[in-house]
Amino acid sequence: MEMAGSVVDHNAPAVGRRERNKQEKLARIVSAARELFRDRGFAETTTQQIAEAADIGTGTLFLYARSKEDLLVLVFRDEMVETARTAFATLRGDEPLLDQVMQVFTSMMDYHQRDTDLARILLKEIMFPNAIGRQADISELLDIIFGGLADLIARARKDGRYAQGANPMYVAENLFANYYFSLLTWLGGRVTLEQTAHRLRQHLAITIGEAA
Amino acid sequence: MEMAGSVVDHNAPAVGRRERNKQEKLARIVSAARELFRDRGFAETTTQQIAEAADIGTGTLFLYARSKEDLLVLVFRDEMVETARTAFATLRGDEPLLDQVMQVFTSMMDYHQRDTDLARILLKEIMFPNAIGRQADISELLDIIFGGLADLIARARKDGRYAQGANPMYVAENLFANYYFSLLTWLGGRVTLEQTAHRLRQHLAITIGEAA
DNA sequence: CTTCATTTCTGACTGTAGTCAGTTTATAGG
DNA sequence: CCTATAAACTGACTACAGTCAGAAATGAAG
Repeated sequence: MEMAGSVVDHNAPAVGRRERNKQEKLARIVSAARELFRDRGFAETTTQQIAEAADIGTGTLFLYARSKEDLLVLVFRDEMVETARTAFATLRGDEPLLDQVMQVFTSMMDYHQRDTDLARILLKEIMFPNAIGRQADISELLDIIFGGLADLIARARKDGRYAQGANPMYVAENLFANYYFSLLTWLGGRVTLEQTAHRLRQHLAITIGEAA
Repeated sequence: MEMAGSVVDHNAPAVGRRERNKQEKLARIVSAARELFRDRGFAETTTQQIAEAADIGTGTLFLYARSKEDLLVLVFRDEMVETARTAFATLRGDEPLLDQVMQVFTSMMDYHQRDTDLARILLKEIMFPNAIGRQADISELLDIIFGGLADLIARARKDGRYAQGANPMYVAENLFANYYFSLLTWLGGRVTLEQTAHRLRQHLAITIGEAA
């Protein structure tokens, strides 16, 4: 017998076999779903296939995600959060506000570029959670984006790189609204990513109040 | 025998029994679906019930709408078009641009206020048509809104009520993006219509570049 | 009227998301 | 160890959107 047990107990005292099993199952589910969604697409993947790949019963899947759509969000939420964080973190501090905001948004669009079909459904579900109550939680992602934008705005104003006097949070929301709208038209087909990015810049310039 | 036939032939020469039957069926479908959706809600209404109420076979329904969601759009599209038209038509010409735009958007939100559950699904489907190709056609509605807004902007600029120099179409899109985002947060729950309208005004003011 | 081709309709059928009554597994108390 | 309670799991089942092979209706041509 080794002493590892007591160390583990100290780090996570309330975690028994039950909790560990749940975490492992969740990991298997997310992993299986990610692979299948990426490989075959959302509509073409059945919840049965996911359950089988994760080696659980059909019903068990819905203890971890309320619906197939929730599952999609569950799978890609963390990647999106990471993308947003990185986008803000890699920003230089002294550029024009418009350039900074565009860098953030294009980073996030580049991420979605990988699989626009999944992005489409993901974006739909993120903003229209079908269960009005609890859902795969998205608030973290929105907090990062709104907070990050508001922060950029506040700092730009301090540095004299932005002259408008409006509430930074309102400006952040306005910018995001334009970003989201651009995503819609992009993922709706018809226009390329480059066209979308160019047009988004025009929109953001209007909000920020400077030349594009 | 009366001469009515020739008159009808002049007004609609290519319309035979076949076309008339189709129009009547479509009317019955839309009418039945509207009543059921309003009465019981979208999720609680089955396509079987709609088909039965419209006195057609199950399969026939999907010759007129590709999906249940398409049917919802088909049913309420005309009302929304009418709401948008009226909103623009009843505007006075000499008010500040911000007030005019707010009047248009609040009119449309008042319409959705009647049934926010339907509005939720409707808004989702309008911007995320699930068939990438053809769908219940929404372009008329968007044309009215974008065209109307761009027109307001151009006229306000002519009258000296709006000083910014940006492309009116881009400004119109920016305003609409903010309106759509407001709808999302409103229909997502948590906030009242009044709160949403107030916040929307702040957002629009930033875009237009004037005090709220 | 009688073909014949074309359009429209139909409902039995299929595939799948999501449920739930019953079962298994984990934990706590003795 | 044993027992009791609760939590987690399961897969047969249900309900429903959407399909499709065949039937019916329409119109055209003779």
